[in-house]
Amino acid sequence: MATARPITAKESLPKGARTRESILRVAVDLASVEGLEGVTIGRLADELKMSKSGLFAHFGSKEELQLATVAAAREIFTEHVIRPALAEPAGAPRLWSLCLHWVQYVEGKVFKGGCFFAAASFEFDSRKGVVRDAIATAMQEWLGILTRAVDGAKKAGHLKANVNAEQFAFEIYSLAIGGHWGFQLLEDNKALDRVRAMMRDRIKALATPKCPPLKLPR
Amino acid sequence: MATARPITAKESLPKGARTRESILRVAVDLASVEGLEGVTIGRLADELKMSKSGLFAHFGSKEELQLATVAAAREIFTEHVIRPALAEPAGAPRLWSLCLHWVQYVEGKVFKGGCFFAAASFEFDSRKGVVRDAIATAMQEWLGILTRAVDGAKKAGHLKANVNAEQFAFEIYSLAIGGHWGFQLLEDNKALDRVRAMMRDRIKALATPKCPPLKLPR
DNA sequence: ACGAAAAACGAACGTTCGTGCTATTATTTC
DNA sequence: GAAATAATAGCACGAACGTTCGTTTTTCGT
Repeated sequence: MATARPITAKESLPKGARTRESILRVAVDLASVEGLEGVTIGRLADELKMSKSGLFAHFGSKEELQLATVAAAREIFTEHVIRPALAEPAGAPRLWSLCLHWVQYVEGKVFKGGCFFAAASFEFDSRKGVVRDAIATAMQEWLGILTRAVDGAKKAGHLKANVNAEQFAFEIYSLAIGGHWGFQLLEDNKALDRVRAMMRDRIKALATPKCPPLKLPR
Repeated sequence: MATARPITAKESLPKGARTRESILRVAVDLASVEGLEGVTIGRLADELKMSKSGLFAHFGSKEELQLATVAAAREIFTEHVIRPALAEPAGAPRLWSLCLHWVQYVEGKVFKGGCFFAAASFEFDSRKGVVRDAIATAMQEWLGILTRAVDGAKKAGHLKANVNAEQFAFEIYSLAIGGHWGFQLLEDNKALDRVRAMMRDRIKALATPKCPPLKLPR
């Protein structure tokens, strides 16, 4: 009388992998609050009610744990920001969707302490080593996705042809980081609303008449 | 045969205060690289070749050391960014000077690991306590200075009357943080040059014909 | 130059850090 | 269900953490 009901992909994973996932889910949240260096093995073990050594065995070293945490954060980021936006058609709608989903991902506290990568970026930005490299690579890729979205909007004729895609992607993400700063540090609850409006203004300023309308939520 | 030559203000300070200053000078540099939480008493003592307990006595607690470090960083920031810019006449020149000095202060590695406050902002942005509050207050004040500079430029007739000063100050600082991110994390050596150009473009886009020219360095 | 006050030191405290081991459970596989 | 394997726990380690305390050295006002 076993395996009567269908089992989900997650449940079918071997025990070890399931534990590993739950560890990393806690780790990314903790890291977004206390920093990646602040994610301590003992602290994690307490939170998950398991032994330090048992938890440790999943990774073998603190550095491996940090790398796994970055990778896990990346997946969550992809799931909440990139994947839903890529469902939109290429052009201004997709670019705008990336903006909206990024802001929503911060606002909705997908990570307990705001964007994992915002924290990790500034924590590791003047260090050396594989962890820093992993963070930098993830951010390069994110900037690349934004850049391609801008480029796609140009190719769709939604943005003027003379727009510098790299530069505009950078500008948009700068506003995003700034909004994060205002929202998290200054506790300005209107910061993210303002950032949405500013992003839209900037896109509209560079848009052609062909550009479809960009709707603000709510 | 003593005190023949004139003594500087720094040298005339009592011994304790002089040591305290040298500790904090190392602390801010260390914090800009390793984070404020990473500034450890033992590490600081090593760096300064003094005993942990001797160093510790200057502050009484780690939290007091952190508060003193924030205050020291604030003074250095003021000295390198705010004070020189306030020498410029109110209006677009002063606003532009704030931008240029901020970028130069990052580029010139006034702190070893980039801007102390950029690091501290994202390190403490989801914590509680007096250290976080000190950082937030410093940043509020900095944003206020930027906002007043924008407002001054409006009053001088250099910026259009319909410019939202708070919002534009926020936009400028967002570009600054973004530039820091590109320069420090992505190791993009052109990032700060681009940010200078983008700041200038944004100011010019909102400028009146009365606005004096904004010169890029070099 | 001397005595008081301030500063720096050395050793030790209880914790927590990351990381090994060995033993003991759970979970798979046949 | 037994054998093989994987996962977890327990314990110990050396190092570093923030902090305290008593002692020694240095500085400074007189």
